Amino acid sequence: MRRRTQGKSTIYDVARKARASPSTVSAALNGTWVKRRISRATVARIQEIARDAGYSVNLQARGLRQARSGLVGMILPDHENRFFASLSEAFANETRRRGRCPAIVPTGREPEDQARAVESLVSYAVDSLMLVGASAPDALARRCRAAGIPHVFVDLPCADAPSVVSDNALGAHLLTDALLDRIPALEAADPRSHLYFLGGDASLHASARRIAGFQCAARQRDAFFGDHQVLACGYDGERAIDEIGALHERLGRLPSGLLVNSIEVFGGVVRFLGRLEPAEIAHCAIGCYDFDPLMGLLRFPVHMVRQRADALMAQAYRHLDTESFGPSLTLVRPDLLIATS
Amino acid sequence: MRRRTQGKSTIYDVARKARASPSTVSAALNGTWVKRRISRATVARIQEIARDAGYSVNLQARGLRQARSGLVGMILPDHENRFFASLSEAFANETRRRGRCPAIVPTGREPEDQARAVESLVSYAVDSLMLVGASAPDALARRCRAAGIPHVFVDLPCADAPSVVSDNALGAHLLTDALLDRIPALEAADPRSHLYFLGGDASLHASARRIAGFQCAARQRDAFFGDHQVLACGYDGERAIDEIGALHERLGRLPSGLLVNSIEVFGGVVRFLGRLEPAEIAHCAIGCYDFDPLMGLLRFPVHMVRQRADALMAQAYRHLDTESFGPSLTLVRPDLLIATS
DNA sequence: TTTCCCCGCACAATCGATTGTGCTCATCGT
DNA sequence: ACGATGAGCACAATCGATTGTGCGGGGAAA
Repeated sequence: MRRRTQGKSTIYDVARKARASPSTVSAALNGTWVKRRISRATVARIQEIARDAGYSVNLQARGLRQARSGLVGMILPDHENRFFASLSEAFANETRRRGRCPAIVPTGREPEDQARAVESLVSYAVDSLMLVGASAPDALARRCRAAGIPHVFVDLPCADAPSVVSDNALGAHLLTDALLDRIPALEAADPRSHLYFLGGDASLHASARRIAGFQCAARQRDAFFGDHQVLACGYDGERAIDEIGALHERLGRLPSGLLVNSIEVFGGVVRFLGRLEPAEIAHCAIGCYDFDPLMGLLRFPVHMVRQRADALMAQAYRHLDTESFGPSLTLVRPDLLIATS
Repeated sequence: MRRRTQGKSTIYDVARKARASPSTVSAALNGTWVKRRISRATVARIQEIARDAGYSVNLQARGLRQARSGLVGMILPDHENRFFASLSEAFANETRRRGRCPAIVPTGREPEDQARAVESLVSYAVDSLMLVGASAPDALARRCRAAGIPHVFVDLPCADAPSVVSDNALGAHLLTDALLDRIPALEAADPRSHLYFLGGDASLHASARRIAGFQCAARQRDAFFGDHQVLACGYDGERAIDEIGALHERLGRLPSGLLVNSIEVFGGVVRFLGRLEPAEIAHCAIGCYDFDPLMGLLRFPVHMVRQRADALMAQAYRHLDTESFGPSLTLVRPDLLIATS
């Protein structure tokens, strides 16, 4: 029991050694000494003694008194996803740059687990909270509001809290445009000449926006001929192989263009394409709504859309900085990466 | 100032409403009520009132009293690295499975930043601490020991603390063996027939172990002919292009085998190989000491070594569980993934 | 009926910091 | 010489929980 207390010196220990009061020590060590009119000499003496004693402030005590912790929290589903990993990274950098300590809690996809994580962070009195990829945001927002904790949703929006989200419609629009640029002839009567959207779940926010952007861009270029062009078959790579295999079967060849909705699906697509002749693949303009450096190194060119984690975080922090805590939706334009070859 | 306190109800509020004492409320809500002989009826009443009042425990207060926070901390350099991301993931899962809250702090590569992060976590009284990829471990270990915080180093070992590390020598050995299996004829006099190790920094622990494993395996198969086979040119992809370009120039073709030390370097290799004919590449057995799903989908087969983040975390937690806090080094065998095609 | 025990709970100290307030001198002005 | 001023610091309350201890009363044993 005393193992943890052993060796941990407190301001009282330092105060005794310095023949000063705890409040003076506190002020000397946390920087309020100028406001509290502690003499420079006393401060220096105390700081030296504290250093020798190996003193370090107990942040839980400070946090208890100040009703805040100095931590900035972030929950996110996982780190396997490259985009989430970038968000994590950007968050940590930005938070550290502001001299605060980032605390990241990966929660998995379950809303209950996410709720538990938020509960924990709230109970630790994090100063503010970023909620990434929260699929059931409303309850989380309520909890934060009840606790008076500034919070921002990222990647998936919340209807009644500030939210910063990739402009999925725009990204899909840009990518669709770029793919259409590479498709020579489009004929309404020939489904082989069409551009297809593969993967994703139309009932989810991000996919829905991307499909909307896809359809909008295709319509503007007279390239949307019907819903058969949208194959929202989920996010599983194996499932995608079946789906594109069936499409290939129906058409007798690859279509003129393929917009793949996520990297998992893209993995399946690549595996399927591995069975085909390079010449056939060359006739299909391929794009992926996701980024991976290795994707640019395949045997065929792939346009990519990269979400801007740093910009998302910058916008998210802007909400916290300006203390605009009302509902709002900020869209961040993703980058389109054109395959060079 | 009162914004944070607003609405936050405490055990005192609940106690008043329940006409009970704060200590009774505390016991009723934290589970110690059976030990403290609080009647089931009182507990039920208090729990209901607490729920209605939207009470949630202040973990800083609890932590202050108990001299521990319930948090398990982890510092790691970044999340861009896929392996670190997996460690993060495995850590979060394992920690959550144990009913505790993971707090992950990405620190960057600077030892000072890592020290600061450890300082923060220590000041928050994390129950235990995982230190991933700490390049200057000794000072961190001292700090943890002084604070009496159980800690384990992961991925990079510390001489005087429990450490869990991938068996880099073994991984390189296995990969070297697998590559040699794919190389038909080896002639000491013909450097074109040799197997080369590309990338990494021989002065770093991980690279050094891998190079050792490479050399050992090659020697056992009479395939090590000299230090010219080890090209530890760092981790930069561009640099790797130059290096392999020079090698290609020297040999007049690709060597018979290439063991690439990291995925960044591998990216450079792939870009260089893109300039060559597929037939030439086919004659070179290629392996990479890193894992990426897309790497298995390139135009040529690539053996991969995948470090087992879950196993590393399991071992790390085993140290914490068994309270074996003395210096030790646990090696975890990585997986060798043989390219099928 | 008396004694003893234990059930069910309340009291108050405590964790380590922050912070509003007040005390004690020394200096200065008049 | 005396009150006013302010610099420099100490005192004590406070944050919200946990926890060792003690007290009143009801039932059982004698």
